[in-house]
Amino acid sequence: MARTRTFDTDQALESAMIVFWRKGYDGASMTDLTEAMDINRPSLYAAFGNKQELFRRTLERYAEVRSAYMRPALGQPTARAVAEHVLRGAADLQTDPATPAGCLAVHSSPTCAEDSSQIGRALIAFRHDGEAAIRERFERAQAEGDLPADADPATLADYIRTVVYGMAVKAASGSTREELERVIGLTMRAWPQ
Amino acid sequence: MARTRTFDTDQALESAMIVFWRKGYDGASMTDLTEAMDINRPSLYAAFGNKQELFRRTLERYAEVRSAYMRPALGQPTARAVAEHVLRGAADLQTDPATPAGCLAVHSSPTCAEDSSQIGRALIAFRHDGEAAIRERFERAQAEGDLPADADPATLADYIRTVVYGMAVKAASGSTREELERVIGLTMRAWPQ
DNA sequence: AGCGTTCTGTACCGATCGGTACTGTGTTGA
DNA sequence: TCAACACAGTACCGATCGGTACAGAACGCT
Repeated sequence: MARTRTFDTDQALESAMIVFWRKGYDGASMTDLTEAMDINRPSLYAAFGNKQELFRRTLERYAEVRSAYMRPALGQPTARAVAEHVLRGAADLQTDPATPAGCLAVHSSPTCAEDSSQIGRALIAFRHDGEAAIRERFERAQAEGDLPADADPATLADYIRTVVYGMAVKAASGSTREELERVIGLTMRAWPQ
Repeated sequence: MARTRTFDTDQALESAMIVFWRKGYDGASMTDLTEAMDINRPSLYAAFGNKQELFRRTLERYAEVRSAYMRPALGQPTARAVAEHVLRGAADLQTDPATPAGCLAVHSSPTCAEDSSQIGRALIAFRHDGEAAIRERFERAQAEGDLPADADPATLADYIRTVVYGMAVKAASGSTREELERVIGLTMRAWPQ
């Protein structure tokens, strides 16, 4: 009952995500956010609580929508194909002209491990989740005989994610999709067998 | 003549660097900085101009002092040894318990390429300088026959720096030196020959 | 000694920060 | 038809931001 909301929550979240992505958590002011979301402040606070909570929702959306490439990538038949699809999906996302360069989870907050901020911990948890998904997929690959017995799935997953994060930094510095593709080609030369 | 400065400029810069490193450019307030540097605001402004200029000086010091490992690394006799020393030097720096985890140039500002801020451009220039130094060293290595003719020095340099940046992100998430060492071992498996 | 200069320290500036009280407005259910 | 309710919008809150005016203190030069 009562008056209905005149804006779409998902669309507002999408706009907020772009702002956080481009300016970082600290750099994005509530004025920046409300202008981009095209709603006013009380509406934002009523719908999302506060800035931290809005960012948390934004990060959730990023994981679901922007990191969606991870699902088909993890479904590839071989560990090698998984690695290639993860790297290419990340490079596509990081250089997509429709969104800011780089990765929200890498650039949005400089406050890190030692810091007690909820933002920093949420970002670290987000990255750990991604790493764990790849590691588990590689462990399965090893069990299936798809990876040599002497390979270390955890290290392989760390390696892939390290390149993903590094590409995010390079994309934010202006690297092109083609440059990242060459790095991916070199990265895969380290693959077992 | 006249009254002499009671604090050491280099020491104050070092303290400021730690604050920027840990909190980022936006996250570091002038109060944080003056407290860490143990000077008061007018002294800071008289000595360094303003916050941007202080950060620029801080970045210069980081390049000279913290990135000093690059000089001996680039002086190694083979391209392969150069790559290994760059990676190990970066991993040492990023996990040094005496300084914040990660890399100042990667974490201190989320505002990036498309942004017009001087901070962002200074950081990108800093990273480009590091990449250029490695690329030029690899080009020399190829001219000396130390790298195969079909190898691309620019891509090899991009690859090494990508891993360096990626390790910085992982170090900031809590990765240990040992974990980074395993990633380095895998990284070098992609090396030509 | 006395002066000019350059530092230190307090106290403050306008602007902007994240967050909210309050009034007005549109929609629903009875 | 009208009261109840949840929204939109204005206008504002105290706190903190980067930056500075001004007065007092320490030093070098003559």
